[in-house]
Amino acid sequence: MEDKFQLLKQHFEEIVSLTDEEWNFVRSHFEFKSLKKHQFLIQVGQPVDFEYWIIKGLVKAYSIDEKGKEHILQFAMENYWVSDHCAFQHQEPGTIFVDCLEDSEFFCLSLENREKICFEVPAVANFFRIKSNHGYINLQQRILSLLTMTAESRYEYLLNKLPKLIQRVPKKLIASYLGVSRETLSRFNS
Amino acid sequence: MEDKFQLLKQHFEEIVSLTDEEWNFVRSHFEFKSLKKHQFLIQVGQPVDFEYWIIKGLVKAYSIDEKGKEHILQFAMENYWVSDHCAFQHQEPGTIFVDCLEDSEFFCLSLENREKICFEVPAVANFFRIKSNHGYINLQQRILSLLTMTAESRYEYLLNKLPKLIQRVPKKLIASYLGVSRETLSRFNS
DNA sequence: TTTCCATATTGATATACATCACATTAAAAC
DNA sequence: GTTTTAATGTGATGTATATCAATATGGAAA
Repeated sequence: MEDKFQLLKQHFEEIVSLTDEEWNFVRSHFEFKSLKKHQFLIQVGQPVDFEYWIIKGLVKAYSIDEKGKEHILQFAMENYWVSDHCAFQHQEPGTIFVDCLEDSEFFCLSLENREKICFEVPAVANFFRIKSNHGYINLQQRILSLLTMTAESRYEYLLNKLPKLIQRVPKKLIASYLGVSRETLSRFNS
Repeated sequence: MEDKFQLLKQHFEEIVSLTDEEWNFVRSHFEFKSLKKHQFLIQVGQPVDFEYWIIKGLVKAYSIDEKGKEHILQFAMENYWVSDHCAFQHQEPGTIFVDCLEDSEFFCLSLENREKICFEVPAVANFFRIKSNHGYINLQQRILSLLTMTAESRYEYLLNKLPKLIQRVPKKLIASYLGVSRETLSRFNS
């Protein structure tokens, strides 16, 4: 477990510096969780008690439409944060599913604990501020790609941007992430 | 000018508390700017020196594709923050345009000043953290709407969510924001 | 190994939406 | 107030992508 916490510490220290005392305070606010492939981290209608930092593994965050079709909002792997941020923030029942594509391990942070460490340790507030800003920028670029690019160029773009991800994820899920049917995706490029 | 700063102060205090001393420190890091309709706040290829808080007015942030077609990333009005966040964050040349749909006024915050007030005043770090988080959640919902909904339901959704905006913005711009042609939009609903 | 279920491919057809062209109306600019 | 420009609406046609259907492939489980 100590080595897992070291990974989390490194993750913080890529962006801000923490004293030993601050780090010990911060780490005491996380819980560990481990799930097998196919198990759910978050489900529609269920409480969303945590934000999760992924130590190891891979998950997908998605919603299901009226026709039963799956739409992938995010893939998240090692070093990524994932949750139903909207439901988490407002402490409401989940609006999306998050489940494991591989056996995975997480550090879990409750809303109460997040606010506690942010207001107690300014560096942590800045860490989350900067992280959140990066996330915002990424989502803006994804929106632009949905508005400006064809499905095929979005696919090429993703192949370049996250080649490792493609190898860990079935193509039908990539299709669902790109907003295209799996049949159409399979007719691209080759 | 004092009344404009009061508006900004209220904006901060909707989320965090600031002592008088903190507020005076914070406000001294903003510059005022005023633009007429059709003038540019940000242009592709130009330096992006600031993030802007809108005191009054309305702007659109958009990119132009190879065919000269405009794709709207964001509308921003009173109380909104706007910039080319990506270029601003990395201090690189602009990648999008932002221009005024109405005469507008702004408070401008440089990257250096933003980091200064965030690291000097923890409440400000928390303010931007929470703001950024809300922005992230909004963008996630927009992505889901692009993935799951038809152009027509995205339009209905927007009509409900931001009715005031629709009245201030020509429909062809709404179309461009929704990712649909103006001709198609004009055939919807009525 | 053999069975089984998820995944991927390929063809035929349907459809939402884009594009082009032109008419109409409303709002700026002079 | 007249002219000019921008915005909107409507028909005809084209195209990217969805959907339906059938088959093929591959990895997991018994």
